[in-house]
Amino acid sequence: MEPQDRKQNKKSLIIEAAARVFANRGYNGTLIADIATEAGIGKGTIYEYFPSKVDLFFAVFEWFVRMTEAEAKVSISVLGGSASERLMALNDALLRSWLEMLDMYSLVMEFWSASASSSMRQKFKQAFKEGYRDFRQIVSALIRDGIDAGEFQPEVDAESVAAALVGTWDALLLQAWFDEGFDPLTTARKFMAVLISGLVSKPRVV
Amino acid sequence: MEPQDRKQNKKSLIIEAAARVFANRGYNGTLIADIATEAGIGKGTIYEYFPSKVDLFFAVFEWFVRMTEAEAKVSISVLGGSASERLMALNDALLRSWLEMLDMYSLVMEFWSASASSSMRQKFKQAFKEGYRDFRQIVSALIRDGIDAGEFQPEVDAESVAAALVGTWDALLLQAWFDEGFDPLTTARKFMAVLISGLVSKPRVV
Amino acid sequence: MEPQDRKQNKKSLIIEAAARVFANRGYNGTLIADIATEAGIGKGTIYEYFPSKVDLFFAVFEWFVRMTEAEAKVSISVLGGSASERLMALNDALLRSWLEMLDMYSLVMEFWSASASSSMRQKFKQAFKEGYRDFRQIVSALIRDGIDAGEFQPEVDAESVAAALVGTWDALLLQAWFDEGFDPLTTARKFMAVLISGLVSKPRVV
Amino acid sequence: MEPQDRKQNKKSLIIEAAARVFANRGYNGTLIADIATEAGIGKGTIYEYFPSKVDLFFAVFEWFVRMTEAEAKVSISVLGGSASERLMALNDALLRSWLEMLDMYSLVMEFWSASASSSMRQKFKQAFKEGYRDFRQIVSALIRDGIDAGEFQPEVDAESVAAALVGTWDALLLQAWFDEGFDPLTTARKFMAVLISGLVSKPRVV
DNA sequence: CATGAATGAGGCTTCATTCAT
DNA sequence: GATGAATGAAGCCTCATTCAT
Repeated sequence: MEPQDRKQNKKSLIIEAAARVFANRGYNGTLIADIATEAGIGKGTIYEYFPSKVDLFFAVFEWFVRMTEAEAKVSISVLGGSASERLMALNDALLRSWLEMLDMYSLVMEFWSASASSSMRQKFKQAFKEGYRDFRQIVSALIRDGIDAGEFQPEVDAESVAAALVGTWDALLLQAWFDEGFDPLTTARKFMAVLISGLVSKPRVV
Repeated sequence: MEPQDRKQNKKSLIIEAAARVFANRGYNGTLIADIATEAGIGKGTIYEYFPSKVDLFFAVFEWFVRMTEAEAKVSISVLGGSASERLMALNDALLRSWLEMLDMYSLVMEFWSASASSSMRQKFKQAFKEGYRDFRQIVSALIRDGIDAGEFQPEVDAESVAAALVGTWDALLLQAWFDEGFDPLTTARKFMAVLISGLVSKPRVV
Repeated sequence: MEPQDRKQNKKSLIIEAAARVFANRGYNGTLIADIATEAGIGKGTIYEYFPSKVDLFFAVFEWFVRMTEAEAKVSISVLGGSASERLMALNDALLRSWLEMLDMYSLVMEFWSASASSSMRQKFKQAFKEGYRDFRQIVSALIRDGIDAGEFQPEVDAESVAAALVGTWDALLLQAWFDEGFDPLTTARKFMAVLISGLVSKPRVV
Repeated sequence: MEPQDRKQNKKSLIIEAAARVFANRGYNGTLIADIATEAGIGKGTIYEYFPSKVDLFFAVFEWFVRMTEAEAKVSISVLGGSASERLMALNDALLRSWLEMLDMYSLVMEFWSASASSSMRQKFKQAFKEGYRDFRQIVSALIRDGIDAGEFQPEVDAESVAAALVGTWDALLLQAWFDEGFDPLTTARKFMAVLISGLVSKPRVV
């Protein structure tokens, strides 16, 4: 193996160990020593790869974003059928993949909290802003497809529905995280049925 | 004024000062000294009213929940008209009242983060679980009213739509917090138009 | 006692404890904990009075400079007699007062070393430069008095002799610090006899 | 080249690289890694030649002493003329050779500081003590020559004047190091004129 | 021989909490 | 009651040294 690769592997090893510990104990509850132990390496070694605790935390964030983005893209790429079907399929794929790692969901909360007040708030805020924007665009493109195909009503504001939808998925997972008895997948499917019905039928002005 | 009341007033003074500082600097970025300064009192005095920093933080949480619940209840109590109109009015009232205190939104993130990893995670998680459940019930009651009145389709799953809707509001505010250019109120209104249209028309099975 | 005074007293207490420990173990060999123990206070207390270890070290430096300057001024103020007598008396007074605190001499070396490479090198260098300049001026004024009074030869360069003399005293103490058997006072007196003789008699051009 | 020599060359390479880095950053500010980089070798290699950082530092000290002693001896060996002339020539030669490497002067301060507090203080102190003694003897021999030749007054205490003179040179360089505007050579020459005049004329008892 | 990745003891600094005034 | 000076446990990070390659 090339030394470059070896270095990358170790970096990943540390990031993934850190992700697990941060998810369990939160940023401030996590000791560098805990991460080292989890990674099976020495405390000092972490500093060979990351200049500081916050930097490692941000690296975990970037890794997490890359990972979930990759999954989202995979979900979308395999979609076929009508716009309604694709929307529902996306709903299912996203929730399922997130539910598989619900124990990592607390990481998301740590990231939110970091954007609110950590010393790296600007970096985090920026990344979240861009992440949400990208995701909104993917979903709104899907909805516009439906409008263009005559499947959805032309009065529908694709951007707004996309923004709300993206948020809804996020927030359903949040509720699931708080409440073990809450079933976000079923809830989302029933909600999507209503929403898609609204997309298809002419919206009424209230 | 009774001594009891005086004590309560000081407690509130501290809680509100703490809320402002926690909102700006986050839980871990906040020093007890900062709160004392903000409240215009001595550091030691805080310990006369709260046994520890986490306890004060939890008191801020409880105050925040009480405050927002009160606002939500006020919003709902004044609603009149059709179910659709009441839903849209609730949407407007909620978002407007939250937007007025968007600078406090980071507090919500701190609370989420605390439920993920603080030493009081169970208390926070429990409170969030109950808060979400209560709010879902209020909204689902409203939707059921619409179904019962024949305004909304009987196939609609009121619980699921309510859960999703509650999440959508949360998440739109979150996006607004990240992105100054994002207008959650307009977005929400356009989204609600579609959703209400779905509630009214017969949902299609995908 | 006024709180201001109390604060100053504690500061002095810490500075003097620090001076002793720095003198014994050097800057890097000294732990903040050592200083706290020597001062009979808690480790954290030091940080109530000084923002960091270097700052405390610099405060010790300033204290040391003030202290030795004060002694030098006292020495000079009490001088009387001819310029030669005053020069010799200054020699005696300075060496005697320094010999009394020869165990503190290692502090001077720490200060030199700090000016050579610490993060505060500029502050130290500047202070040394000014300290030497002030002292040279005092001594050269004394020599100029001798010249003006016709006691010393007019060809004498008062500035140069002063600069050398100031250095000589410094360096004799240094040698004494290295070599317990070296008697700087006697050495200096015998040297001064020769130098004063040179000041009095017409200098030969070599 | 013999392997012995090759080893010696590398040792010298490391010592001289270390001297430059120690001079710039001080003992404690210097990382072994810095020295390795300066020497263009790997960090581990240094430990093939020196058992520890202090040992390397002491090796630098010994190298420095050898180097400056060699220069001093060269200076003295070429002297001719009267004792006064030789003294003045020695003054010039020493100051000139030191001024050429004034940027290394901070090393001397590091050595002083090390004798005050490092773990090798005894070794350093001993070496300094001997170094000063040797140098004093060289200078006092020169002065005794002048006395024996009838050029200097017999009452002169050669040892004392030598000790002071050695110190003066040290201290003038120190002042030059602190103050870029200070000219130690001119200062020293003017001072020497007075001193030599004192050596030649009968000293007055003060 | 040479290397540099890995290590962990050690030290500075922070800050919630205490308690004498 | 109110205060803020004092405290020391705790944690991040540094860096001399080791050792497998």
